[in-house]
Formats: sequence, structure tokens, C-alpha cells
Amino acid sequence: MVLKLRLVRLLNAKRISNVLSSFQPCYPFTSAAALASLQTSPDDGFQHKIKDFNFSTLFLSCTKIYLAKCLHALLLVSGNAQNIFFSTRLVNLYADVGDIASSSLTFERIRKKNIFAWNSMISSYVRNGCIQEALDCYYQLLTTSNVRPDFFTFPVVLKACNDLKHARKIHCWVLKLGFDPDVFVAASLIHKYSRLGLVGDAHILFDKMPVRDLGSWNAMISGFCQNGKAAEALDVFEEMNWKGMKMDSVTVSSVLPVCAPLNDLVMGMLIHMYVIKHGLDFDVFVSNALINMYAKLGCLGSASRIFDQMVVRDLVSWNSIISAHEQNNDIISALDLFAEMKLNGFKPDLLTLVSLASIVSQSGDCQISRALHGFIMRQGWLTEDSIIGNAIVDMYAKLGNIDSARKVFEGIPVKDVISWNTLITGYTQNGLASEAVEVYHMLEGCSGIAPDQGTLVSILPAYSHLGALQHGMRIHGRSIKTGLHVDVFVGTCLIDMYSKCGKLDDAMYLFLEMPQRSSVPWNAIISSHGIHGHGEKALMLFQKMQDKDVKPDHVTFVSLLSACSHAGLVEQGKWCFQLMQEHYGIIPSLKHYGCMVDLLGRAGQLDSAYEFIKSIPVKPDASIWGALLGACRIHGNVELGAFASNRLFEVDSENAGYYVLLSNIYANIGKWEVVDNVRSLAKSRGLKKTPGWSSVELNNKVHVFYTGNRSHPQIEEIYNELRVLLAKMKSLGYVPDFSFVLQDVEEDEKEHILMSHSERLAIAFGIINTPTKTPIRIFKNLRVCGDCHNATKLISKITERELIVRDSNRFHLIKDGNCSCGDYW
DNA sequence: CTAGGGTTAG
Repeated sequence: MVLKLRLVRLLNAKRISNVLSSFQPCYPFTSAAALASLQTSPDDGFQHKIKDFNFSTLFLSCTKIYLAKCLHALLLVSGNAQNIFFSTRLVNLYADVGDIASSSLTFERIRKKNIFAWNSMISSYVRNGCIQEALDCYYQLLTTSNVRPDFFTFPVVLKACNDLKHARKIHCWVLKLGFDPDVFVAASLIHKYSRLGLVGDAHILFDKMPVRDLGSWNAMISGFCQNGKAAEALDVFEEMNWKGMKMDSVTVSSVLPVCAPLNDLVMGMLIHMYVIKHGLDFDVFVSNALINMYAKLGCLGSASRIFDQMVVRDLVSWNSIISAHEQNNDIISALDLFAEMKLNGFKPDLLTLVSLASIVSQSGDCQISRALHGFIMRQGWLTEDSIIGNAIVDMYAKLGNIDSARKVFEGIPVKDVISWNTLITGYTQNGLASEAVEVYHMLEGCSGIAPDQGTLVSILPAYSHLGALQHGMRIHGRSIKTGLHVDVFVGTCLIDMYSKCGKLDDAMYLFLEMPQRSSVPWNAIISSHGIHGHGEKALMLFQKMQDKDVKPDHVTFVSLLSACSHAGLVEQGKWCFQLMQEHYGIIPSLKHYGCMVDLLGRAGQLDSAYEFIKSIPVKPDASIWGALLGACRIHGNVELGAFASNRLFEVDSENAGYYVLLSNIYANIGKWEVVDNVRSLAKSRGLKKTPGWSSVELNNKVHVFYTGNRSHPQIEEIYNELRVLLAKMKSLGYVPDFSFVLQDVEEDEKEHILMSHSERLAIAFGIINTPTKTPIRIFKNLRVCGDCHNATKLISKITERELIVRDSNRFHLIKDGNCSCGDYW
């Protein structure tokens, strides 16, 4: 280093630039040392030599902070630091190498600041993202200096202001000073207005422009694109083409991002061809935009090809290709690319980590999730931006770690509507519907944030899950008020909500009213008919869907197969399963296989179900064996049930529900010792049976009843009602089915146990508290037992009420002593 | 010595 400094002094000034640019980053103290050395031992000859040197070329070679400082030192030493040209250039140089503090310090030291200096300072702040400082600097220019802003000032200041109030104020200044016709100023104003969504204002200015260069067209288009106004952007885009204006790389990279939201792959490909024809693919922005366009439209191959062909890649390119793989569910390649990115010397930024969080949640690795969270905290990104916080909330929620999700949510300094939506969805997806509702009420009550489309989509499934029709209808009303009911996703959630609350007719009415171009609403209405036991109707709807050329997806077939399974349509189910693979080329997932096992098993074809499992090309998971075990429970096949549960506990020994199923099988045939063994096995593994509960909605409040729990204030009344009903039921020929009592007790006791099932408490509560002959809707978290199913039928006859019971498995739509969704199994 | 319009996200 010392040697190098000596060199600096000995060489003539013209060589200095070469020496400076050869400095390596391993000399972090070079600039300070150079400054000290040059100041303490000034060499007259050297100073004399650099006095007349043209520093302009030196500015170009300074690309790092220490080089900028070095140059600053040389300017000081050579007595050039007071020169306003050089100081202004220094202001810009420091800003360009990212040292905004030195930049502003240099600016402060300029004694007589001219408009060049002011403009440079404001622009430096903007380039470094210091928006407030830029505006402050501008107002300082207006109020404290004798210098007047010029037409260079306004474009920069406009870039800094993000709200309408400021933009209008600037516009007034522009008019006052007569800069209106200047192309640059006008284009900046146009861009700002179109970006703020003021279509009209942007158009007025645009039409008034005497000369329009390509930049003005681009300003107009990009403003609309960034504001989400795709249609307006395309109008301008077409007009531009029509007027013979050739688009450049800026036009292309502004317009490409609107292809995906419009689902317009053709336009994307046309632009891509234009890009190739005009050689614009060497522009990094253009290639990045192309990668993102293809990735979002599901063409991962095209995205990868563009990435591979890129000569120069930046951080955005890497982020884009990683998120492309993440969005298209190729997490292995996404992780490989992440490693490759680091090998290429790129440091991950906030957006890399957002993609990574999503990858981790798909991979299901809880350990990595905590490491990722730690890394993000250490970077200080969590306090900087809500986006990364939201991504972490989502990640934890998807991994089932809802408590951590909640904690991170609480820590987000400025929560936006997506923070709330993510948490609500997290609770719903983890089966915690009432917590989701609680968070939704907090959002409505005290957050000051307006719910959006995403909020409705996140809260509606919670209400469907709780069977809370009145609440769900309130959301429906709300969506009509805000015009969101025409949204396909909101509409689909409403269909789901109405059908899960027993209102299949209303669900169908909504379905007929909404656009049916995508598979999403079809899947919802098919599954609605499925859970109501209307398998034939579900198949008819599927036929209609095909007639209308709507392409079914893997979800469609899950809905269809489970509809067939609930209605006992074995042959039709098999046909669907074949059609899915042969005609639509959909590779069955474990969900589809599970449905098939359920279909065969429910229908009593237990051996075929087992043979089917053996034919599955992938390793069966717990849900597959669980379906077989459930079928064995229905059909009382002890042997196969024991076999299935052994396989089951190999893959999942943590789910208490499966132990209950197994013990039920043995309880049914009176093998109480085995029942005890299974129960103590579950106990020794620390598992607790999920307590059964039922809920009923009354006056906008959800009342929850636990089996055998006597804590409700009206409990005496409820049991009285049940005793009266029991007597009437017996007179109609009711005989309790004790096979559903899984304890080894006396018959009297068994009768009482059946009567204390949570669904009966809820029904009795409903009967007491609602007008006669009105329908009652019950929701149960587990399956309704066969005895309760029969009892409910009789109660409906006695009370002349419609009883709608939804359990974790299906619907029981009971009226006049019959269940319109078919009988128990 | 100073200026407008561009790509990635939950």
C-alpha cells in the first residue's frame, strides 16, 4: 500500500486515473491514508502537475466509495475542491457509489450553490431512495435560496413525490414558471398522473403535447401498467403502434408485466418475437421481464431458456428465475439456482428471501424455516418492510406453526391488508376457524384498514367451516356493496359457503350468475353437489363443463371422485379416474388415489380397495391407509382394519383420529381388551382424542356444545327437551343403536351417552330457542354417528323441522324423517 | 456539472 501511495506521488497526473482504477477492494483504508499522506507531505511538483489536470476523466473511473474519497482527496490537495463544477460532480459521484451522506456533506460545503448543484443534490437523494430528503431539499431551494428551479428540477422532484397533493403542487409551479410545453417536464407529469391512477389528467396533458417523443409514450404506458390499469395501458400501446411509433426496450419492459394479469400468452409471445427481431433481448430489463411473463403464465421452460441465453445477468434475473421455479412448484431446481446464484457472487436481497420463504413452506422443513427467519431478522429486513414479514407469517402458517406466525404478525411494524389476510388464511388453513373470525373482527374493528378481495376470500372459508350462515351472508352483502361479488374468487368462496351451510339452491343460483370461463367456479359447484350426496348431478355438471370447453384440472377430479364416493357411484368414479389420466393427461396425486380407495372401500369392495393400494406407483401416505381403515370400520372388517392401521402407524403415528377408528372397530365386536390396548397405546404416545363438539348459530352468535359437557346455562332445559324427544322417538319405533357406544358400560348408561352427543345438545338448544317449524343448522367437527343420524331423522318428523347437520365428512339434510343426502353410509 | 419513461414480491 505504501508503495502504491508513493507511486501516486511520483507518477504524473495523467497516470493517476489508471492507478486509481487498479486499486483493489482489499485496501479499504486507501482513501483516508491517501488523504493524510498527501496533506502532510505535500509535494510541490506533484501538486503543480495535477493542478491543470482534467479531472473529468477521473470521475468516470471511480466506481467505489473509497475511490470517490481518493478523488476527493486529490481535489482538496490540488486546490480544486472549491470549484463548483467539481463539487457538483462529487455530489453526484458520491450518490452513484451509494454514499449519500458524503454527497450531502459535499453539497453543504458549496458556498454559492447554483441550480446545477441543487438539481444534482435533489437527484442524488432520489437515486438513493431518500424521498423525504429530496423533497426537503427542494423546499429549501424554494424558500432559502435566491436560485429559481428550472426545467431540470421538476422531473426529478416529480419522481420523488408519491402522492397527489405534492404532484398537483409541482404542477402549479410548472405552470407558473411556464415550463409546461417542455417535453421532459410534461412527460414526467403524465407519468406521475397515470401512475396515481388519474387517467383523465394524464390524457389531457398527453393530448396537449406539441411534440411527443418515445419517452412520453413510455411514460404514459408505464404509469398505467404500474397502476394496474392494463386496459388503459394497452389502448395507449395500440395507438402508439398505429401512429408508427416504434417501441424500444423501455416500452417492452413496461408492457410485458400486464400480459400475465390479462392471461394473454399470445401477446407476450408476439412481444417476444418483436424483441428478437429488433435485438432488444440483450437488454437485461427486457430479458427479466420476459422471464417473469413466461413464469407467471406457466411456461417455465421458456423462462429458463431466456435465462440460460442471457449474457449479462443481474440480481433481478436471479430472483426472477428462482421465483419462476417456485411459482411452478419446482422447488428442487429453485434451491439449486439459489446455490448457483451465490456461487456467481450475488448476494440475496429481500425479494430473494420472499421466494425462499415460499420454497421453504412448500418443502415442509421446519428447521430451515427458523434459520431463514433468523437470517432475515439479522439483516434487519423485518422492520423495514411488511412484505417480508407477510412472507414469514405465510411460511409459518403453511408449516402449521401458527403460533410463530402470530408472533411475527404482531411484530410487523406497519401491517397492511395482506398481513391481515395472511394471518386469517393461516388460521383457516390450520382448522382454527374461530381464531380466523376473531382476527377478522380485529381487522374490521380497530385496524383502520379496509378489507379487500383477499380478505373476503380468506374469511369466507372460515365461516363455511363453522357453518355460520348468517355471518357468511353478511360478507355476501358486503361484497355486493363493494362490487367484489363479481370477482370469480369471491364468488367461488360464496358458492362454497352457501353449499356448506346447507343452501345448495343459493349456491347454484350464484354459480349461474357468475362468469364460468375458468375451472374454479365449476370445481366449487361440483364439490358442493358432492358433499350434498348428489353424485349424479355432479357428473351432469361435469358433462356441462366439458360441453362448454372449460378444461378440468386436478381439483375438478378430486371433487368428482369424492362426489362419486359419497353417492356410491363406483363405476362412474372409476370412469372419471381413467378419463382424467387418458383424456386430460393428469397424473393422479395422492389425493386422487385416496378418493379411489374411499370410493371402493365405502362401497364395501374392501379387497379391491386393498388391491388398488398395492397398484399405486408411489408410496401410500396416511390418508390412503386412513381411507381403507375408515372403510373397514364401516363394514366391520377387523382383520384388514388391523392390517391397515399397522401400515398407517408406520407412516403417521401421531394422528389420534386413527387410534379412535381402530378402537371403534374392536369396540363394535365387543373386544374391549383390545380397545383398552389401543387406547393406552395412543396415551403412551402422548396423543389426545379430539373432543367432539357441535355448534349452532343463534342471533349472530355461535354456540358450541361439547359431548357430555354440562356447562351451558340452559343445560337442564336441554336435557329435559331431549328426554321428552326420546320418549316420542321410542313411540315411533326408535331403538338406540348401541354399537356406536364405544365404552363397555350398562345399557342405561349407553342410552345416556348417546343422548349426550354434542349434536343432540345443539339440536335441542336450537329447538328451545327458535320459533317452531323453522330449520336448524348444526355443524359438527367430527363425524355424526349412525345413531344420531337416525335420531335426527325422527326428531325432524316430530318437530316438523328441517335439520341441516354438516359434519367433517358430509351433509345430513334431514326433513320429514328422511335424509335427502342418502342414508348413513 | 444537473433532467423524464423500464424488470422481481406477500
